[in-house]
Amino acid sequence: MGRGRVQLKRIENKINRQVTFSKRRAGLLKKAHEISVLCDAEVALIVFSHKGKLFEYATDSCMEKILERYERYAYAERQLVANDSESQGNWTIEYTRLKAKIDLLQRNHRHYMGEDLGSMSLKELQSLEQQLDTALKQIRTRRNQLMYESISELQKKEKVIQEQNNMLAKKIKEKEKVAAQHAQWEHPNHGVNASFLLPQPLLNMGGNYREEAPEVGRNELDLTLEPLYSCHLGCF
Amino acid sequence: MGRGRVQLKRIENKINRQVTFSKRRAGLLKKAHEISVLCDAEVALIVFSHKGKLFEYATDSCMEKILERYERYAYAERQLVANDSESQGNWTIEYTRLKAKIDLLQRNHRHYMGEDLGSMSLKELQSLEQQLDTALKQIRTRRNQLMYESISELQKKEKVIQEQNNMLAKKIKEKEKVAAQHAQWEHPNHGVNASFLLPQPLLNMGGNYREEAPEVGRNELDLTLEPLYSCHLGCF
DNA sequence: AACTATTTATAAGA
DNA sequence: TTCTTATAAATAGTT
Repeated sequence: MGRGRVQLKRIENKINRQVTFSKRRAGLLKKAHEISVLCDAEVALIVFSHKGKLFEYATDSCMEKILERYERYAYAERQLVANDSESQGNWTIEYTRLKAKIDLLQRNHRHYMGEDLGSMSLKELQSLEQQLDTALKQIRTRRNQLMYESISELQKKEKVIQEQNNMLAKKIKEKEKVAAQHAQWEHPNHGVNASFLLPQPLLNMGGNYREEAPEVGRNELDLTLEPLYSCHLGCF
Repeated sequence: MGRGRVQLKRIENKINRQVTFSKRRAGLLKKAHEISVLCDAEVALIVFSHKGKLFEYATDSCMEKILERYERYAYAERQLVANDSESQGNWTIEYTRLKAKIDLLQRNHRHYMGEDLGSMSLKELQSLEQQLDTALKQIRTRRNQLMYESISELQKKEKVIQEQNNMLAKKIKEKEKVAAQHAQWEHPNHGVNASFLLPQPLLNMGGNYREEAPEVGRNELDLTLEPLYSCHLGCF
């Protein structure tokens, strides 16, 4: 649906991917809502963007209810695989057991949050400390990895842009030279003034990236409008 | 999309609704898959038909992982709502709910252990790191406090015992003196042997503390039962 | 964010 | 259900 056929593979251009994600996400949520209303179905849709942002739709805004229903289904299926003893077992016992497990996990969690330490022995504290220390190291390693990846991606981009920049500067110098020659041939007295045509703003582009092809195209066209262009840039 | 414009309301004709459901369901699943691949997003889609039949799609066929991630997001909010209205519900639902809660806690716990970090975004990782760091500081503070308490208690005990020790030593010296005098008076040759009465173990206790009241009580009582009691301990 | 040329999805009919 | 087809919708690339 659109001007080109779409390949079912990851869109590598980041901007493009982000835009497509926005559009298709809206479409998907809309369609989820439509089938829900038209066909009286119960729909839950969860979408995490590449960056980890959450988007969701749920019939009647009741995500939990639907997820619970889903869990019940999935659970029932799992029962077929690993069945028997549980179904006849007393629910009350099972309930108590689960409750106890939750209590334990929550107490544990509080300890991992540095809360409720009063009841812990020195030995327990030391063990907990060591475990958290290890975890923290792993988390930092993972975080650093992510950041390094991000940095090297940026560096790659910078390099490409710098190259573009150099190329453009070279092109302009050549044009300038040609222009100077023409001027000398036709109006020998004004040739020296041609140097003002060198577009200063361009020299900054490497460190001041404002992206994409249309911009580059404009720079090429602007050669004759230089004074105006400088003024225009000043307004940003 | 089709031969007529569509009204966003329940399709009353049953056959029609069923057909539309079939078609739109296929479309929805397809689009969910597409956005997942094209935009590198994580998508979970759950659809229950009007009759209760389940259809689902999940990126990488890993529904549970995505639902877990979702639960992690929604956790804090849900805690406030679904907290105390627990008791009246159906046992099966309750059971499923508890199961889900346990899953969530365990997942959380794995993150606190530095495991399963692959699914976390940079932002999430940073938040987790900060939380662990805070927790670790609290734990270390508490541990230090306990150690200081323990040390000062030991020092107090050491002091008391040292005083007892000194007192006993003094008493023995006095007795020795008296005995020597008596010996000189009655059996002048045996007076020097009385020194074996000085209780050697006591001299070490300050630096070799093995703690607590019952233990101390035993030391006092055991003087006459020593051999038997040692044998008994060996059986544990 | 708005605009279109196209592709897709799908409602109705067979 | 499935196929076909006319048409509505969605959306990719562009401005």
